[in-house]
Amino acid sequence: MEKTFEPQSIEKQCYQQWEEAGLFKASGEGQPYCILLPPPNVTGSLHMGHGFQQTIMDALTRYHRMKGDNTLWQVGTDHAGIATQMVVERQLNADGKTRHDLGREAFIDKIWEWKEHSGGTITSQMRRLGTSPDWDREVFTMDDNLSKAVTEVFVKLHEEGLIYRGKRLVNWDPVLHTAVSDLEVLNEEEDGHMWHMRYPLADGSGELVVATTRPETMLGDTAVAVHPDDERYQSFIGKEIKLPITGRLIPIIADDYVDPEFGTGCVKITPAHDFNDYDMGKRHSLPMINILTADAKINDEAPEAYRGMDRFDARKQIVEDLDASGNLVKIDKHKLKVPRGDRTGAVIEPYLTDQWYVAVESLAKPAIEAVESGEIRFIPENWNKTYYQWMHNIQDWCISRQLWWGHRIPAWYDNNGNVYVGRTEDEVREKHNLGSDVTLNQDDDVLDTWFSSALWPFATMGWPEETPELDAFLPSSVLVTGFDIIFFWVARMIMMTKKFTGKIPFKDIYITGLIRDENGDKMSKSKGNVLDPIDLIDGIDLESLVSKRTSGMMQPQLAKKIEKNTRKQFPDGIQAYGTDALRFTFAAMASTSRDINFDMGRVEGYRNFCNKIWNASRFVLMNTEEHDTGRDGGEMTLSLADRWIWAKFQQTLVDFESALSDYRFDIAAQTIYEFTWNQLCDWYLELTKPVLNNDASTEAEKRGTRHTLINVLEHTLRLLHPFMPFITEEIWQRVAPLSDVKGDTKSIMVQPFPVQDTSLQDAQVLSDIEWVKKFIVGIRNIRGEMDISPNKPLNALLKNVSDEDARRLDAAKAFLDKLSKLETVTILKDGETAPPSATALVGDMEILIPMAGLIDKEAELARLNKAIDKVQKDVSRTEGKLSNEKFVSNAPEAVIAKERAKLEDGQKQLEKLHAQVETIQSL
RNA sequence: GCGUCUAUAGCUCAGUUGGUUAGAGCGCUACCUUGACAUGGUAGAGGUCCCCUGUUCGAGUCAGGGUAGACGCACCA
Repeated sequence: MEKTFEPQSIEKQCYQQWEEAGLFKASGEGQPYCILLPPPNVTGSLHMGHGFQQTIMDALTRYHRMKGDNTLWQVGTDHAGIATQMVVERQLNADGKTRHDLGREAFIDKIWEWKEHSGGTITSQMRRLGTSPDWDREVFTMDDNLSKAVTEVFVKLHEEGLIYRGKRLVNWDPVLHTAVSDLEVLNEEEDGHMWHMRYPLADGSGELVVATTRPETMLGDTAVAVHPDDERYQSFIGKEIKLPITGRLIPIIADDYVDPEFGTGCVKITPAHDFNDYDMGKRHSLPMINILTADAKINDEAPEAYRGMDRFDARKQIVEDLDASGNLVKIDKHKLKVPRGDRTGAVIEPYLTDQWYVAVESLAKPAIEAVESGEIRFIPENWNKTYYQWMHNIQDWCISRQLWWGHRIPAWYDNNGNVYVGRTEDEVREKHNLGSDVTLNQDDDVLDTWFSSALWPFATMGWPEETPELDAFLPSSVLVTGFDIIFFWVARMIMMTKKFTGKIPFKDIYITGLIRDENGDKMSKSKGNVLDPIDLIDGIDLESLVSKRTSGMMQPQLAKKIEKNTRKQFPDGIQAYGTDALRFTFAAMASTSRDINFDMGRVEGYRNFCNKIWNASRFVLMNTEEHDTGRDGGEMTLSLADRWIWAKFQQTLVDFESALSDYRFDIAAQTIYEFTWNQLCDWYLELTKPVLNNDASTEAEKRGTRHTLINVLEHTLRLLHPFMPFITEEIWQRVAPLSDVKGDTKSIMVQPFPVQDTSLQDAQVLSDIEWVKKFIVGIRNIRGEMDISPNKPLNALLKNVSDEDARRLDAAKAFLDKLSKLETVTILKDGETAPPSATALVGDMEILIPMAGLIDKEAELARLNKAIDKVQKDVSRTEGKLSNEKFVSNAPEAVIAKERAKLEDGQKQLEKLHAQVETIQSL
C-alpha cells in the first residue's frame, strides 16, 4: 500500500465495478426501504446542496441495504419547464435566432436534442459522489409513462371538477410571457415613490387626491374608493370622477377595505391590474380594463399617445403629463414590496388571462391530517408548523404555463370556444360525439413543472398500472429535501398521492439545512462564492477556479471583486480531498440547524481522517498479511486490549445506529470518527505492539491479537462504509481475505452491517483499560510538563496499591511498560518511604517518578499547585452543595450520593497532593 | 401583522428528559522525525454559554421580557 491515501486512483474504477455488477438494485428480499431522489433539473449541475442531501440519502441507502432491507433509491431528473426552455433559448439567441423562428415542434426537438447531449451532467456527477441509486430505474418526468400519469391525473381531477379553467388575475411574467404561481413570485422590499394625484369630480364641484405607487395604472382605473364611515368623504360617495388624461367617468364607491388612515383615504381602483382592486371590482361589478400587452406595454385601451410604451416609460410620461396639467400634488419616497419572477427577476404584473387551476382545498384536508395524525413526520418536527400555516391558507394553484417545453394540457377547443378534456383527441371526439367535421385544437399551454413532480412518489412506481413496486415502495421510507420546496413539492406530493393512491407518499420528511459559505452567505454566482463539490473531490488550480467563478456572469462588473476574494481565500487553489472526505464532511455537518456554514477546514480534517484510516490499515495489514490470523482456527488468547476494543466497537455501533435512527448524521459521524481515531488508532493499535513485538508472547496470544486486529478493522470498515464508500471498499478488498469473512467478497457494500452483540460490552474490561489509560497518561503528563524526553526510560514507584490495582497491574504490565517507557515498576510497601518524586494519581493509587537528576523542583511544584487548584475548586463547590440543607433534602438520592463520592474522592486527592507539595518543598 | 429559527472557545459547530470539572474539529503554544500515519504523535492554553428577571436544592438547558441576526407567509393603495 502507498504511504498516503490517494483517492483519485481508486474512486472511478470502484464505482464502475459496483454499477456493472448491478449492486444498486433492490434485492427483492427483506423489508422494503425506499428513498425518492428529489429529481434535479435536467439542466442542472451538482451543487453543494445536492452533494449534501445525496450524501445523506446514499448513507441511508447503503446502511439499509447492508442491514438486509429490500432497498430502492429511486432516481430521476426533472424536465424543469422554464429553466430548460431558457437554456436552449439562450443558445438560439447566441446564434441570432428565437424559438419563434424555429416554431414549436422544431424548438421542442431542439430541447430533446440538448437533453440527450447535455442532460446527463448531473447524473454523472452523482456517480462521482458515489451515490448508489438503481440507475436502471432512472426516469425523466417527460418519459412516456410519466406523461401518461400526468394526463391521467389531469383528466380525473377535471372530471371531479377539481381542475377548472377560468379568466382571472394571475401573476404574469412579462419576460417569459407566461403565468406563474404565487410561489414563483418573490416579494422584495424596494425603494419607490408614492405619487399623489388630483382626481377632479365630473361635475366640477371638487376633487379627491389619490395616492399610488403605480401611476401608470390610472389608465385602467374604474373607480375611486373611500371608507364608508370616513366623514371627510361622505358627500362624495356616489358621485363621479372625471379621470385625468383619459377623460373617462368613474364612480366614487364606498368599501370597508379602504383604510382611512393610510394616505389620503382615497384609493384608485384598477381591477385588471391589482389583486385587491380585482376583488373590489367584483364586489362592485366594476368594469375591468386591461391596459397592458403580454410584454407589459401599454395596449390600445389607452389614449393613443401612450400605446406601445413600456410600462415604466409610460409611468414617467403620465407623471409628467399630470404635472403639466396641474394634477400632480406631490411625490413622496416610499418603500414598497415589488413582486419579481423567481426565474427572470422581472417585475410581475397582475394580468387578466384564461388559465387552468387546481382547486386544492379538498386535497389539502387529508394532507393536513396525514401530518397531524403523525402518519407523516417532519424531522426536525417544527417544520410541520410551517407546513400547517401554508396548508391552512392554501390558494387554488394555477397550473397552466404559456411555454412550449412541458406536458401539454390535455384539452381541446372547437371553433365555438367549447373546451373538451380527455386523454387523447380520439377519446375526446368519441366521448363528445364530435365528427371529423369538427376542428379541434389542443390547448397550447403546458403544465407547471411541479404538477408532474407532485406525482413522483407513485408515477415513478408505474402508476396508473398496478405494479409490485407500488405495493412495496409506496409509501417510501423517508424524503430528504430542503425547506425551500416544502410548498412547491412536498405538500403537493402529499396531496396528490393521498388523492390518487389513498396512501401517504413517505413516512418521514427529513428537512436538511441550507449550505452557505464560510461567512454564512448564500452561495451564488453573483457573489462568486460558489463551491463545486466536484472541485473539492478532484481539486482545482487557482486560475481555473477564478475563471470558473467569473465567467458567464449576469453582472460582469462584479468579476474583479470576485477574483480578488477568490485569490485571497484560495491562494493555492483547492486541493483534491476525494469523495469520502467530502461525504464525511457533509454527514458531520448535518446537525438540526437551518443554516450550515461550509468550512473548508473540516474537509481537510476529514481528508486527514481518510489518511488515518488508510495508515491504520497499513499497520494492520503489515502485521497480519503472511501471518496466521486465526482465520482457519488455531488456539487464540485474547489480551485485555483485544477484548476491550471489541467492547468499544460494540458501544460505538449502538451509538451509531441510534444516531442514524434519529437522523443525527452529525452525531453518527462523530461517533465513528472518535472510535476510529481516538480509540482504535490512538490506543488499540498501540496496545497491540507490546503483544506482537514481544518475544515473551505466546503464539496463541499473537494469533489472538492478529485476529482481533484484522477483524476489528474489517468490522470498522463496514461501519464506516455508508459514509465513506470508496476508501472502505478499497481497503476491505485486502482485509476481507485475512478476516473471518467467508463467502462472496465481491463488494463491501453488499456485506451485512455489523450486528450488535451486548455480550461483548464487558464493563470490567472497559474499566480496566480506562485504568491503563489513566496510568499511561499520568506518566506522559509528568514527562510533558517536566520536559522529560519520551524516549527516556523511567522507574516508577507505586503507593497505595489496592488488590484491584494489583490485578490490573499484573494484567496490563506489558502495556504499561511499553506505552509509558518504564524500566522498572516497584510497589511500595506500607510505611516504606519514597524518594522525592513527581506524582500522578490513578484513583487512590499514586504513581511516583523519582526526581533525582530528572525533575525540576519548581516545575513540579507549579504542576502540583495547578492540580491542587483544580481539585480544590471542585471540592469547594461540592462542599457548598452538600452543606446546603435544601439540596440535601430535595435532590434525588443518587445525585447526593454522587456528590458525596465526588467530595470524598477530591479530598483524598487533595490530601495526597498537599503531602507531595510538602515533600518537594522540603528538598 | 402572523409564524419559525439562531446566539456556547479565535473560527465552524455539538451539548438528549435540568444533575460530576460545558465538549469536538480547525486554528494557537511547547516539545517530538518513535518501525502505520508530520495529512502524524505527546502535552498544553483558550469560555461572563447574548442580556435581564424568574421557577428550582440546582439553569447552557425551563418560563417571561429584552438585544442582535436569519428565514417563511400575508400585506395599505
